[in-house]
Amino acid sequence: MEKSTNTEKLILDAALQVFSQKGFAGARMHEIADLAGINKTLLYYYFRCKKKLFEKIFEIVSNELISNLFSLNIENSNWKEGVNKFCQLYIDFFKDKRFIPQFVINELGENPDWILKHFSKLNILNTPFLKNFSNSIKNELNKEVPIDEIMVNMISLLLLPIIVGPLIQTIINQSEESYNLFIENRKKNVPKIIIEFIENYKVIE
Amino acid sequence: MEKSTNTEKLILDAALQVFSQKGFAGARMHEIADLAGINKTLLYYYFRCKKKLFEKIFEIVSNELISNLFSLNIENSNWKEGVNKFCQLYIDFFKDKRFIPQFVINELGENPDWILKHFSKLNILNTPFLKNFSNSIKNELNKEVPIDEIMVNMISLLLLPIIVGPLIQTIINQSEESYNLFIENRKKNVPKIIIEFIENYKVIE
DNA sequence: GTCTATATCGGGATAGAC
DNA sequence: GTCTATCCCGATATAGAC
Repeated sequence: MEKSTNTEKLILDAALQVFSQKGFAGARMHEIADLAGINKTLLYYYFRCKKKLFEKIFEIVSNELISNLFSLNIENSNWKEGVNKFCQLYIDFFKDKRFIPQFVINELGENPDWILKHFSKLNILNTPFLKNFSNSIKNELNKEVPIDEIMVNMISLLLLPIIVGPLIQTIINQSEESYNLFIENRKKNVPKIIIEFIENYKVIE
Repeated sequence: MEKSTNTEKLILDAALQVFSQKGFAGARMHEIADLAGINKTLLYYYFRCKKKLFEKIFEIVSNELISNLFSLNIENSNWKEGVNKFCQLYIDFFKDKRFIPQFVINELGENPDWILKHFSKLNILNTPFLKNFSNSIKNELNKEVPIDEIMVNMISLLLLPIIVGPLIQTIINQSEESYNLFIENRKKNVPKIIIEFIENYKVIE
């Protein structure tokens, strides 16, 4: 039992890494087994087939996302504080895990139905953060803002530079340090843009 | 000869579509052949192997990108006009081709070295648009703005919502029309954010 | 639960006729 | 240039011993 749980964990850690870097089609079961330091057959013993292992990984990752980010409680702080916190957490969560959004994008091409169904179930629009955030803006600024558009803008600004990190590093910067600094600075720079957007937003009558 | 050129074109069109949707590993040579309506052997006759075909596709796509977007001449218009034009062109170019950035992101995970070398060669920072854009801002506003950061912001806001289009459609909207409208509106909404960012940017002394 | 050995199959690639 | 037939390898998956 102890051993079993441990092996399972080893497999999951390795699988997350390999699937993320290579995508579903590019991942090799023997590579996962090697990285986990276990025999290839055990993958099938624990997870039956490649697809099932993959689905398990994705489930774990998306749960982590919801519980880490969209459960952010800003009830006692104002919406500006919320934007700042969300951006900080978002960057810290993804900066070393660009493979996760890559993985979503990869599979959005290959398995759209499955992945879309999964996201529907996550019910992101009804998470604590979104509800509180929206209410807080309404109360303080006395206007309706397009919360969908704001979230799309915020996540675009946060995520794309991380997803294409190596590209930015190659095109703009030379060193890894300056790229890391660039991303670190976005914890302040992105909220500035978003807050300005919200404050200046004119409601169309 | 006529026929050869035509077959080659058929293959390239099909290959672009399949590689883009499935990534390199997920793409199947027989699928490309079927989509092109030709015999599978011809793929090898024309392009020798899967990798070579893939590289050819990527070369075509990136050249198209450079000549369509980054060659945009704004010498005779001001920088605001430039932002508007760039955003419009960018969205029109990618809105039906989300597979292209997907493809870059996919392969950034699998073949980073190759793709990074390719982007270096494109030399995006020295394209007409970037040079004119930067000069135009300097002349009109009399300040140095972080052109790299501006481009990253602009492209993030333009591209991510297209890349994850189906996801946005599922989470926010119900119909395809409202999603299309959402993207169409970004031709005006993204420039607003970027222009505001540039105008309000304070140079740190 | 973990291993060795092996079945099975899909897909990239080639030979060779036309 | 285009086709049919086929090779061959690599990767998923299973059988069965321990």
